[in-house]
Amino acid sequence: MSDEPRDLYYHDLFQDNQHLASGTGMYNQKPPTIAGSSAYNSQGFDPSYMSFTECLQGPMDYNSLASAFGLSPSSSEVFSSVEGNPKPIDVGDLGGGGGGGGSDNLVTPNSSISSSSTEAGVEEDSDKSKKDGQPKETEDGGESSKKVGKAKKKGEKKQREPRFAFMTKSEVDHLEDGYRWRKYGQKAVKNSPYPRSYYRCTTQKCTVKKRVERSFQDPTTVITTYEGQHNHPIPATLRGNAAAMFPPSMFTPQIRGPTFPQDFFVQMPQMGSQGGANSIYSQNLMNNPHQQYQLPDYGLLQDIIPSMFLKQEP
DNA sequence: CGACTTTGACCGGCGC
DNA sequence: GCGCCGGTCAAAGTCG
Repeated sequence: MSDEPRDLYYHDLFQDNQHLASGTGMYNQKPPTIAGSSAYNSQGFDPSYMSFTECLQGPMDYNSLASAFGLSPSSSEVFSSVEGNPKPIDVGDLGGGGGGGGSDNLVTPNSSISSSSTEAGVEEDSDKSKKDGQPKETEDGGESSKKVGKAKKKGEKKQREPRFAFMTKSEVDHLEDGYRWRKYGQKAVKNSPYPRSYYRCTTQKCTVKKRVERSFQDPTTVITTYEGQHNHPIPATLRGNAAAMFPPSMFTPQIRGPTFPQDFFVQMPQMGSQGGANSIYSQNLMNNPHQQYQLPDYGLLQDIIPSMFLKQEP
């Protein structure tokens, strides 16, 4: 399984919206000079990039972008098309796809990379063997009530929430996105010296999770994977914090022309590419950290992305 | 003292 | 069936 590149993000809407790409050719464009793009190529990423600016300033309007993200324009059925999609939405596997060798994620979509760098794996294995070889039995007097929450019926596969993955050029692993997150785990990533962190939204009844890892090929790139949909607005208290990191204008759709603090990548499936092919579609949103970008009227990135996970309560 | 992080252990899925 | 592996739990530690 590890030989086959996996879809970072799969969404039928991409097929539905293929006219967007075929009509404009934007998805077929070669990117402009992109810092670090070679790393993505070497990772097996599709070399078709476009800048987020191009995307936003191009013919794609908010609805198109929303559709590209899997949003319905109304945003009240954010993932309805996903849920109704009979095809496997395997974004959930980008971080490993569950156990069983599904360990290849977007960090290692390329088998040659997987086979060529094993240092992290070795470390992890030794660590694991240490742990697995010495099962600790003393804590609860042998009672394994620790994992009661994970109990589920036999044969009932846990349903994965739809996921979105973003690649962000940043020195900070955990990027502020306006929501409150609690870290609940960290794991060594196979074939990578960088660990993967697991976060959960701290808001009650919100089941959204977030996974953050750093690309071992391009350590300046942070890969953030969101899973699920927020059922609440962004905490007001955090808007300020986020605004401290991101320009305030990013949170006010009325204001245009923010300066993004870092390159921002959005990974999406490549148009027309499916099946065994590497369907990863990377967009380079910002090539130059210091460059100013004009965002169109339909909102700013930071408004778009959180809204992707906002689901109205029934 | 509450919220959050760290970290070792465990669970379950999957491939062999 | 076994082992690997990603994901999660939860106790302990840290921080403000």
